[in-house]
Amino acid sequence: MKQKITIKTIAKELGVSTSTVSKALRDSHEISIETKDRIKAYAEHYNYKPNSLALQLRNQKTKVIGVILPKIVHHFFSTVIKGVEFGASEKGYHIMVCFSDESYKKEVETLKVLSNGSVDGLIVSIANETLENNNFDHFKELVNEEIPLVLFDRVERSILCDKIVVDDVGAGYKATKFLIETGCKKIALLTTPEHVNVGALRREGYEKALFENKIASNRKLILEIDEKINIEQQIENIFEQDIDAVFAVNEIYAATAIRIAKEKGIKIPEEISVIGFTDGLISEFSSPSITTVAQHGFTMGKQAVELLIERIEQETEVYQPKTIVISSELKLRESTKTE
Amino acid sequence: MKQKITIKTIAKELGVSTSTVSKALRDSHEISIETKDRIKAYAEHYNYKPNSLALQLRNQKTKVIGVILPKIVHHFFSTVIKGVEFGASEKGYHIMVCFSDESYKKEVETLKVLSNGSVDGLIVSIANETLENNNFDHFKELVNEEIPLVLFDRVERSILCDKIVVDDVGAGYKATKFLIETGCKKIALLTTPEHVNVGALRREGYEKALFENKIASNRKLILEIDEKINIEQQIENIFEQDIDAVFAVNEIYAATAIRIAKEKGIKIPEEISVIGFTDGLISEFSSPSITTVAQHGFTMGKQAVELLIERIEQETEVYQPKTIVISSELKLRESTKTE
DNA sequence: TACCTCTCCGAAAACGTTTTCGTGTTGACA
DNA sequence: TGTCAACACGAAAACGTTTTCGGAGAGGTA
Repeated sequence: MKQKITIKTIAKELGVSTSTVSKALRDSHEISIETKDRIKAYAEHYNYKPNSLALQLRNQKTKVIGVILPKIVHHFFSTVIKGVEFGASEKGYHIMVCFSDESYKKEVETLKVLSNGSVDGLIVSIANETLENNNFDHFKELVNEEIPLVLFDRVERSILCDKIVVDDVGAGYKATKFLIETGCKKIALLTTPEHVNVGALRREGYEKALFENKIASNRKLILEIDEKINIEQQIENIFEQDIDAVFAVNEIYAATAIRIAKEKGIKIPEEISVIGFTDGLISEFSSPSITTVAQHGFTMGKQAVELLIERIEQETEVYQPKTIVISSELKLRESTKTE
Repeated sequence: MKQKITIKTIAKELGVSTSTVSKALRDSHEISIETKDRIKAYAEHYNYKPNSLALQLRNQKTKVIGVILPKIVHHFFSTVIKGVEFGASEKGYHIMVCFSDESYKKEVETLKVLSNGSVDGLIVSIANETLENNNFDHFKELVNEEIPLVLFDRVERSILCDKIVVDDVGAGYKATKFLIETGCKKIALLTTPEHVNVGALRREGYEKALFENKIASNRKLILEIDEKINIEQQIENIFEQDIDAVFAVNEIYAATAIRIAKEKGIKIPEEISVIGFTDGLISEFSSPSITTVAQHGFTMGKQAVELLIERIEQETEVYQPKTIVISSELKLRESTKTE
């Protein structure tokens, strides 16, 4: 790379000290108009840009926020990133994006390298493997070092930090209740294994709605999908049961269920209603288009980064970790009956 | 944030100099075993992490790569990011992701802040507005400053830097040829306005295939879609023409065409074949699923970052800008006839 | 003449590292 | 006893900024 022009070079060329150059460029009253003009003209001409590393080192802050996601090729997470970037750039911050690929090991490593001073704070959604392992020491250490941290979506209670979550219980409840209100009684649930806590919470809402409507929860209608093996086959099994609705905790499961139903000649929504989660493009372009619980990823990302920056910039030492709950909403489309 | 432990504090606590601490931690032979052990034990115990900013300033490199994308909530671009991150982390680099939101102004600003030393190099896909304006001075200035730059997908010939592109002409040709071979003769093209060069290139391939097969290109069958106004309405117009196939330059257009066709009771692929671009989830989960030109975003991202790092780390001054062409392939699904 | 007050600028420290060079101590050897 | 090498460590510079403090010179006032 070309030799960068620095304050030093300007100082040398113009026969003044670096302090004078620095002050002149910041328009200090200590410097005479003529000197300022000379220096500014020179800087302009040679396209001087202050070295951000030097500034970061001196100011002890980077104006960078680290974001660690389990994955990126995913509508919800990419929407969150968009929200984070939007909120960050509004406040003059940049984002550094890394991925854990759902791996515990990679999450630990990434957390370590990002906490060495290259970012002012972190926004993280926990990897699946970590949730399975149930080992959150790496996060606790971070909290211990008092590095600002905001968890979102996939969070963990025992980590004492700010959190942004979807109202998963409420969402599960809302979706299930809607199905019941439109006449469904035998509602299958396509969910994740227990350790993925958002899945568990959505299930809780599902059960709550059933209970309130005096419908017995049937273990056979609940399918915990193991993503390590063929998803289609697992979902196909649910159609062996006598069902009139499917509630899936993400849009892939919902779209797959619809495809299988269509193959079997089952009419949607006449014979079976389907509701998914995550309001992505699949739900929009699938046919029939899918009624979903919209998660407001953009809002989550924006709120997360705003909370984080507030934490970074506040001076006071004592603080209570906050948890912000983003309410979700049902987006009605063609895969459910109208009331 | 808590007071970080530095080499200085260790030195003071242990009554040695900072040089000794630094050398001990790097296991230098200049330091006696006992001193090394003392220092290492202390560092370990207090969880010392070298400050990366200081290192970056000293080494004059950040090990960070800036990535500027027009948008993120988009299958192709998020796949590219994944590829970039993969390639980067393999070589010990991190990525800083920013968005231009297709805006010229934001692109210029982002380019400016990232080129102040916070990244070692840049990977960019040009914003639509910039392509319209036809103003690439901000990129040329970057090249002038000899900041390593790799453009991908949406590139511009006059910028002298490395580039990674899809074989857009070939892809358009391949798709069109396939349609012709499966018996289609009246092939509509859903594309973007001329200034988006990838659209223009795909069209070139389309026309080439028509020409080779002695089919006259019909201006009425080519629809340049203006994304600023209602897309569905525009696409609907194409069905006024007598057509037996649709070739769309992205998957949204293709999925929309299919939806409209279905509404009109047109059978796919029996009456009309459809091919899209970008092999995303929509194509996979749409019904019928859509035959697409797969762009290999992951490969593009990975190649881009590898090329960039090569450029960053090579010492020699002279170099010829390279252009790598990633070949695309047709992924056959249900929306086209079998031969 | 002595003193004071501006105006304008430079020296130096600080941020946290690494690295080059120098130096004091020890022991071996002639 | 004098010389030399090996060993173990420290001082200082460098990366590029900002900021505090001090000071030289000019001009005014008593």
